[in-house]
Amino acid sequence: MDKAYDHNSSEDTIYESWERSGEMTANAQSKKPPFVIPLPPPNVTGQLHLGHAAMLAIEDIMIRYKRMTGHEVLWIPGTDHAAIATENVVLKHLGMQNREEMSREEFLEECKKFAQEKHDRIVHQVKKMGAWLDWGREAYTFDEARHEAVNAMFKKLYEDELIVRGHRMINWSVGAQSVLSDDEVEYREVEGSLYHYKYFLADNSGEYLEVATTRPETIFGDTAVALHPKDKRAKKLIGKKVLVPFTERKVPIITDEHVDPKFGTATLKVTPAHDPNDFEIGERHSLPKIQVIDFDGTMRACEQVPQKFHGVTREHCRAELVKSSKYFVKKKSHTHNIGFCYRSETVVEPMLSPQWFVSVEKEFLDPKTNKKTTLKKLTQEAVREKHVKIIPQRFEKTYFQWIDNLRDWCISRQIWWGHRIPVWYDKAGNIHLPREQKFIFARHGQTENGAKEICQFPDDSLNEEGRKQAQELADFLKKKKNVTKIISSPLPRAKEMAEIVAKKLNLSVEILEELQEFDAGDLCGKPRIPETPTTERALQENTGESFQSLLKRAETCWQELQKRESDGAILVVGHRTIFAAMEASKKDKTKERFLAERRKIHDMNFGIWKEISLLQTPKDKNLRQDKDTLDTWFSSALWPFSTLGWPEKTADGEKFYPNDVLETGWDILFFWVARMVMFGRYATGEYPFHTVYLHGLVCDEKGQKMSKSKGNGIDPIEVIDEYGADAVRLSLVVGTSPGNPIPLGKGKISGYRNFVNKLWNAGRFVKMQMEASGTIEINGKPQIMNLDNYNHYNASPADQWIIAKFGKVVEAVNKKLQSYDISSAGDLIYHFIWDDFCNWYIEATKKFESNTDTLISIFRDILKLSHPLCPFVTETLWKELSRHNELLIEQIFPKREDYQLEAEYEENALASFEVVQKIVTKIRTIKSTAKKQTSIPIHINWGEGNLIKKHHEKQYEELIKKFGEVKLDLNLARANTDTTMITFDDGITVTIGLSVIKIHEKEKSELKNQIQTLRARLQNKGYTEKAPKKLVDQTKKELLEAEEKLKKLKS
RNA sequence: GAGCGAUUAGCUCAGCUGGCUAGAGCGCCUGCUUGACUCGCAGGAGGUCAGAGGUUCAAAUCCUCUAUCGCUCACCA
Repeated sequence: MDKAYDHNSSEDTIYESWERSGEMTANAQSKKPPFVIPLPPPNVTGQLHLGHAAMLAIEDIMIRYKRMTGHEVLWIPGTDHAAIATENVVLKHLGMQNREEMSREEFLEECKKFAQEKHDRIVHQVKKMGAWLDWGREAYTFDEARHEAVNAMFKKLYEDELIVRGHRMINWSVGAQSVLSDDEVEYREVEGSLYHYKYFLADNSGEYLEVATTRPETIFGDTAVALHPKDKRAKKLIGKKVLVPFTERKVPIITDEHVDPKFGTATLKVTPAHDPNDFEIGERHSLPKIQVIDFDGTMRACEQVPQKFHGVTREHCRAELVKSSKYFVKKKSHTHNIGFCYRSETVVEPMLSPQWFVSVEKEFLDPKTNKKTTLKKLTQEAVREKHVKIIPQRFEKTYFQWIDNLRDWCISRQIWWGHRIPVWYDKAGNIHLPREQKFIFARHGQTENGAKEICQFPDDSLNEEGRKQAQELADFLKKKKNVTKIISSPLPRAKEMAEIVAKKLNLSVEILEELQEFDAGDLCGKPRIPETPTTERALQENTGESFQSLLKRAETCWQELQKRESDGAILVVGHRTIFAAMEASKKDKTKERFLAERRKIHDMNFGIWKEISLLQTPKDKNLRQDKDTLDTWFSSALWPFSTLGWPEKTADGEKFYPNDVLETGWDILFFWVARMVMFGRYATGEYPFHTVYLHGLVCDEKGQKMSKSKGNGIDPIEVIDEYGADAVRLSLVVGTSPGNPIPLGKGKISGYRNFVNKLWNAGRFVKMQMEASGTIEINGKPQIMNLDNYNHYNASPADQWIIAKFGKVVEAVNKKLQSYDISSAGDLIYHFIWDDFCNWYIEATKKFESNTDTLISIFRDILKLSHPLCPFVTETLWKELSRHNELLIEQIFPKREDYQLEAEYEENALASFEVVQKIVTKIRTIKSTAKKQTSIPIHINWGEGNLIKKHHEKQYEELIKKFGEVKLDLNLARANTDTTMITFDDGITVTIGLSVIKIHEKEKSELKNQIQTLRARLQNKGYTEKAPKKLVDQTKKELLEAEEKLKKLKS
């Protein structure tokens, strides 16, 4: 073992060993209680930042802890296609101004390529952090499987009339060339100007109203000028008309409550097409709405806009309008808030446009309660009725504030990179939704070779049992399902089955070549090996069809199936491996995914595999699909269940939904968390998780936000390389609290790097002791900690103490982790390992011949206890100290019961050793103050009846002697001319053969102060009468002791 | 404008439903150290708990106000 822990040489190897073990895969059939966290999918736009690192650390700790305490854990990894963000980055990347410079298909191809690269990098970074994720279930918000979920959700909402198309005021991002939801607009304070204009009365009187605006370019869209109803001018002016500056169009003067008489000129120009408030006024007064700014940010070529401005940018137009003219009065500086697009950082223009909205206040019948409700209500009830708990709790208020003000959610986007809205229009503009087609997938029946566990040849046919199975299937389908079409693989065993069913149902069989089974080549006819499916071997040894060919075939097969339609269900008769390949083709299309899917259906029986309802493109060629795509948060909102197979009923869904904890940064509470709550409850009837844990923003050590411009940013991968992933994890987790900023600097990280190294070296010491005592296996030692064993066990004072102390720590750590207080758990572990275990216990074992069993056992459990927080170093040590292949995470987390000694015994063990620590520390202080390094004589008077006297004071004296580096010698101690006498609790007195005036004086004054305080407290009648008796007694006792000590000091 | 949070050692922060002499990490000072660890060991200095008032026998902790800082939401042209 190296003298210092080298994280670089171990971390990657350790992670690979976790992956290879297969233990990261969750088992949906497990009887253990589930614990599920959906990983907030990072955007595929970039790379991991420290916020992600904090998220990974926190969630990984939860997962590992739950796993070690007997849960079937599932932590699903994934990435988000991040519609607008990605599209922006790709545009920039390609040096394009506008996506229209490319065809839709080409552009999407570019996005795909970009996303793939970023994805691979993100996955690598996630692994670097040590995250215990189930990679076999990795998902992507934009893969085929999630697309099916998105379409199903859209359809469900549409059919419940919760999705509507409306011509409303929306936020238009000129930069992103798309509409945004209200939440995607960021308001920023901007130093702008207020421009005043003359609106002349249309009666040629030369009189005018002075109107102030921050956006002169919208003047052309004015359709009224409004005054407050109580405005003195109103009586005279109402019913009259004014001329819109520059174009002299006549518009009415109206009154409306919205006008603030105290603001500006108290006269408001009304532009219903370009301002949400004006829109409302327009509605109230039935004003026309004139759009004068185009979606590209230029002035629109319409009759209300003077010709010379057609196609001119709005900035340019404004510059022209503020030049001195007949209408322009003045400019005043004015700070106000302007909306910016949260992704493209450009100004958001309020516009009128037809878009798709989710109606949050529209009533629908909730099947779960059979009552009418709204999406808004369901979302509110989640927290109000405590179905969902938010940590820290104060965010519940923020949550309500958001929902209470929630308006309909605009979900359509004009960008290309995203789920296309599953709506088609005919020539008359009627709306058509995707068609629903039921499919029943079934596996062929048994063959002779199959029964003998021999890999089947392509032309194997059914045996008698197989034909029986086919009959059974046929009977079942005839009775229970409305099958109207049958498609089969061309291989005899499937075709035969299909034909038997077809005969019964009076149908014909369509052969689909692509459905045929994977050909294992030379392995056909060879016996199956239970551990390695033949398919895996065939791919490995390259004996038959290649993976590329299989995948390609599966993709074509799936596409073909999607084209089939029938009134009833379509029966698809095929094989295990092609089915698995089809599943893989709907997800990330990797070989790993395929193998994982293949393993999942390894035990599949003959007959029905699954039934699905597929949403298909309408057949009518004249229909046109909506050009828009869905808000990226629409697909994210489905994450907790779309990752588990929804809308299909799957084993994963049964076992792992609802999820348990949703952990993320508070900045996406509204964007994501609230919407998952809303959609989860709506789609599944269950809230998607019971706990929301929100971490804070990672900032630098000074509490400043990390940013590129400040140059205080830290790249997680860089610091992982420098200090190790464990150190980075610890520094992101310990000393933080949920919802508050997470301060991080290299100083902090290096502090935890030091801790990791301390742990490593403790392990090194333990290994030496193991070697010396001939122990080869850290996990081989019997449990010595239960009371029965303990009584037979010759435990030294230090052994007793560390066992008792560890029991307390184990209890506290479990308690903290159960309440997700990771920081406190980390703190407890840190101090136990460093202060108690290393600085006292190991030191004690070095000074005495100790029982190595205690050392080894405690250390073994220290590794388990700290594994969730620092998995790499603990796993490395675990491997170093053992000879088996079990992983640390497979061990059971230390429990209080393992260290439960008799209470009195335990308290004595703790208290006695603490007396030793106190005495030793005092002696050390005295020696240090006196600058005395050599051994000094002391004498200990144990007094009567105290704890240590009851035990074996000789052993304790030995401890003090060695720790304090003193001689135990009464005569020598007394022989010194001056001695220092110190009194400890329980009447223990230590005489030190050394005079230290300073110490003496300090001791005295401290005691005097204490006595004064205590006396004052006891003289207070209110205290002695009202405070709990226990406290008063304690105060009295303390006073007596202090007085006693002082007396002895003086003598 | 409304809401939320913060203010404790030089720095970054713990301190739960009030009750031991207010703690930790880093930094600082003084020593030490040839086998677990200089990514170390031992010891030390350093705090009127932002300010004012109140409740209480008792307040860093609960309440009110003030000040400063941070965040969120809403916005008037």
